[in-house]
Amino acid sequence: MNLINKIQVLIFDIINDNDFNKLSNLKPDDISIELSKSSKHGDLSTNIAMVLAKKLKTKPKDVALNLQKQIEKTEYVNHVEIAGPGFINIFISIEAWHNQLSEIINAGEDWGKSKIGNSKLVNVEYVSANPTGPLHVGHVRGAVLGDVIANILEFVGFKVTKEYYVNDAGIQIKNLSKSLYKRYNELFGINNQEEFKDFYPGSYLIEIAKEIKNKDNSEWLNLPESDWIDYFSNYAISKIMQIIKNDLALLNIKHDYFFFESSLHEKFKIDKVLKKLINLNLIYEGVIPPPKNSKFSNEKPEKQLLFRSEKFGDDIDRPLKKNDNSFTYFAADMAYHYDKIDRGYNELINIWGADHAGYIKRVKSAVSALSENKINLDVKICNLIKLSKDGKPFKMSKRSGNFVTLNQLVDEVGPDVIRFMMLTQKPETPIEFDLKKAVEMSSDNPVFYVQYAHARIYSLFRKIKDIDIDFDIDADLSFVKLSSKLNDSGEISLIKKISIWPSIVLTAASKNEPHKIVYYLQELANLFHSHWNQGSKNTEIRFINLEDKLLTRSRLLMCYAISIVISNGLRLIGVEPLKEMY
RNA sequence: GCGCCCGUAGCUCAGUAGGAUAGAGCACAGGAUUCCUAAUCCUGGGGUCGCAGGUUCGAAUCCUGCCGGGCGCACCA
Repeated sequence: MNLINKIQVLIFDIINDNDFNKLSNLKPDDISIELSKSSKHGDLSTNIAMVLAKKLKTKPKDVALNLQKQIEKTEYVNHVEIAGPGFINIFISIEAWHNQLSEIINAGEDWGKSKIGNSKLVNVEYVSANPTGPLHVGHVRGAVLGDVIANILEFVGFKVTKEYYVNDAGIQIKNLSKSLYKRYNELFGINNQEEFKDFYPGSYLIEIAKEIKNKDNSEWLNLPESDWIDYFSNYAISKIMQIIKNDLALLNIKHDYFFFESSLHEKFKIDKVLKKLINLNLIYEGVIPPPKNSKFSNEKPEKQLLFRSEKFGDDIDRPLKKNDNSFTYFAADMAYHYDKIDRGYNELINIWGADHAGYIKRVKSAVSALSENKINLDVKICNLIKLSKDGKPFKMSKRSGNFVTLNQLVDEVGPDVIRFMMLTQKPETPIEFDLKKAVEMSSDNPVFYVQYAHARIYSLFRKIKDIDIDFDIDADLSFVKLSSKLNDSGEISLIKKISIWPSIVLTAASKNEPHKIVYYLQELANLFHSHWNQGSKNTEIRFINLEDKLLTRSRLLMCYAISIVISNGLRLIGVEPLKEMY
């Protein structure tokens, strides 16, 4: 067990023994233990006394004093001080920190892993872009965010499915098919197709049309729409999904499962959902007011088939069928989420763009209704990427063909830069994005700062091969004894920092906030670079000291532990931990 | 009109289940390399945490109102 955990459990036990917990109902993980910001405040601090005092309506200092005595009895605690309004500052023995190093090295790739997820099934649905064209920069953020959330959840013990919902039904697919057919005709010099405003002008359709021409020649010319529409849409979808998969592969993203909207219609899943809703008495024929401030506001409302989403916290009940008696998109989406529930997931996570925020309540309502309040749906909204070109904002649109593709972007800067960049902001804040700037800035991207720290450590390992130091990171290092001289303040800061890595992972996982990992890695790299450079003035603290081999091996062991944490962190966010720069 | 998100240093942003002196990067000014990689480090200036109230030992963080920006409000997907 790691040190932070040990202390949480220790305090938790004391609280229970004192019956403090009767009113507060805490779990060990709820006890927040932080690295003290100043050495005056010891190594670790907790505000638990103040939290408890509030609930128990007693004085924080009394609670703190009570805890102090008992925490002090523990072997790895040197002493405990009460400060300010009731902070408990814990001073840890240096041996306890040294022990953490062994703990980290023994855990290796598993350092920070946990079983908190309890093998529960989680479905993370992300990207889910319409199969009408290649991915563009607007999709990148959600793609990276979803991927990393999934990685983190897996790391803390959930069984995760990475899923993509393919909207291969509806009007946009018809337009896609017609656009492709138009391109096909053009290849034969025919341009008598009537203009339609939702034409997809991207050049990728010309490529696909050429393929069809090579394969089938003029077979599809001069036929009524009903003869070719399905063939052309199916052809386009399968080709474009291949393009999308390739785009995602450039960012090292691979989904486990692709769910096709069309399968819902084919298997009459929507009717099944309606039946379920009828059984639950959640459907009725009714009238909802038209939206205000819209072109429909003056229309007379008609009776429609409605789902009682208001009962589950939505603002209004939602229609399931259109006037022509076909299903709404929402009806299909309900069926889709019902399918997820059916597949046995304990938790659902959807990653959406901010433009879909208004849709959250109704889908959450649907999941609550269909799972009978058993399954939680967490919708992560990531804000849009505000695009600019040469400093001027511009709007992208697939239909106008005016967009920067993901492909172009990866080509220019590489996957590591993009993945890191997409995570340096929490998802709710909009990112401003200028391709030109992004390319210029990519060489100062903070990802290199973190990778460099990792590479520097490996440069030490290369260096010592030429020196008479017995240290091989591929060998079993658990027997290496640590020198008690491993006590420089920079060293201790580093050891503390890597010791709290498991808590960082848990926080990131519990809130689905990958950017916490990114910020942590930058802080760790900063401590490391800083300590490294101290060595240029103070030769005593350099990692390699030919006079003292035990000390050198201890320091290398510490560096190895640091490299483990950096590499585990980078792996979670899908960035390569480099052993050498360039 | 209604709903959601955002407003913190010149710029881009962390910090928000209330906690100790509000942080980082970029930019700006200066400094460090006979030495384990200078893609690094060190020092410095820079803040009415949008505004105004409230809750309390304590508020950037919670509540209310307002201001400013974004997104959404269709039987479109």
